Amino acid sequence: MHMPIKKVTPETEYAEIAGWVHEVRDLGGLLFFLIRDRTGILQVTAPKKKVNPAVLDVLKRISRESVVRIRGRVIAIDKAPGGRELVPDEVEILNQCETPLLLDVVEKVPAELDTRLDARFMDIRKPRITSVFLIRSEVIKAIHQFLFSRDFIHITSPKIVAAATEGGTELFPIAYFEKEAFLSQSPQLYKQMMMAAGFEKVFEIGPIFRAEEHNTTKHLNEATSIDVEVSFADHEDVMRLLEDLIVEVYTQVSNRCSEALETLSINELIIPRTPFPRITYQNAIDIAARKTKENIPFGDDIGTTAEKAIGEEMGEHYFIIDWPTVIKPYYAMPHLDSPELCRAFDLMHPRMELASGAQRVHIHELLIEQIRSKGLQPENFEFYLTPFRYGMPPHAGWGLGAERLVMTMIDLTNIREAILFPRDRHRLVP
RNA sequence: GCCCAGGUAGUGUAGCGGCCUAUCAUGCGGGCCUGUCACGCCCGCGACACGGAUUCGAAUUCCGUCCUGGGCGCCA
Repeated sequence: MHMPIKKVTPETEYAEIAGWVHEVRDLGGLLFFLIRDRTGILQVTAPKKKVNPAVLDVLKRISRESVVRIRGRVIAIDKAPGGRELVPDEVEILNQCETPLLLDVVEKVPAELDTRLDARFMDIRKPRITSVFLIRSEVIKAIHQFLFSRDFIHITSPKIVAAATEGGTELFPIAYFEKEAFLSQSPQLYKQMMMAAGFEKVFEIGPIFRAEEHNTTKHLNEATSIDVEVSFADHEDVMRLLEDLIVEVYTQVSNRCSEALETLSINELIIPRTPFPRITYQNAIDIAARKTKENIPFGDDIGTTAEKAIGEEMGEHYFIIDWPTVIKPYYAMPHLDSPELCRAFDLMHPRMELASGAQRVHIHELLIEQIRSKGLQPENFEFYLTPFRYGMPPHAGWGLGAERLVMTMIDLTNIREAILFPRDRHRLVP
């Protein structure tokens, strides 16, 4: 069996490796190949006069990015990358790669994002891009471990739904036999129903679909949402959970992804410190007014320019709390003493919003009232509202954008870099 | 959806009315080269998004279409 390239050391005597031909250098009497697998790169050196002529014939036919299996002696040599190289005894071309390549995997010549996404499988072969997705995988793993260690139950909610969750965003309609259906914009209603089911602590990591025609570097039409809901908890409880989770994710990535971080030229991943600062919505719009000289009327959402100005002032992760009830969804619990404000919060990175959450309304009558006040019909949410009449505990939760978490952590400029196959206003393939 | 900037070999670019039979790099094909590591050297291959207009002449100006990047809006 072949061994991972990373495991081939100067002490290894004999190795079989399998991978892609990263580079070929023909010096006349000496032939160098760099063979790449997901763990690293190994140099294969063939002195033309010394290797078996049959092996040499095969070697001469190999094009870059072909898939090969090579067996040979490992030689410790300082002149080679990693202090070791392989002298081939047996070479097999498992699949010859066509030329020219769709883009330059070695990155001597850059490729535009659009070109890269068209040939995403090949783009991902670049060690830098592989590193992004190794880190993303570690982020997801760390979240699972963190939440399971705190006794959360993992759930899976339907992605084909009959109605909008909360209004606001546009939905993708789909044909569901003889009925109209939509792709789910959020697991919100389902995770809340699991509170009525008695699960107490649930989480889901899954796709959400938004049919907004936005065209920015931080929006996707299909994104990955990390959703959490907790019974007998309020907004403060789940904010603490969220900041602890962020710190845990950064810590695990820092501990377990040092090579990937190095590949991305991130020398030290700075782990945020808890507690994250909390500022009220009023504070936020005051900061924005001072820095941008433009007033946000109370009750308006915070636009991109204001968001950036506030982020610049804060300079680290922070929460915006005490939002006006009018701009948050109907399921956000109003403050008892000042119902124009609610127990909703947004988790912000200086660059953008990462998560939003709230203590939820668990009182049936209040929920009906709030749904009506948003201009929605309670009749359309019957399946969701019924549990509130039969023992719904108080609860709170949040939704965190996985792509935004990854992109802000490793400083990607475009959210499309943080997902394998982005879906945006114009891209549906691959 | 609005605004701005773009679309030139496989990839990334230069050229912005005649010096264009279109630059350079990388790549690809061929040749030389026994320690490369962005190997080097020689020869060759390969492109003006599409449609219309202006002009003696258009890659270059204008109009339309399609596509891309960025900013904003919407949204998370």
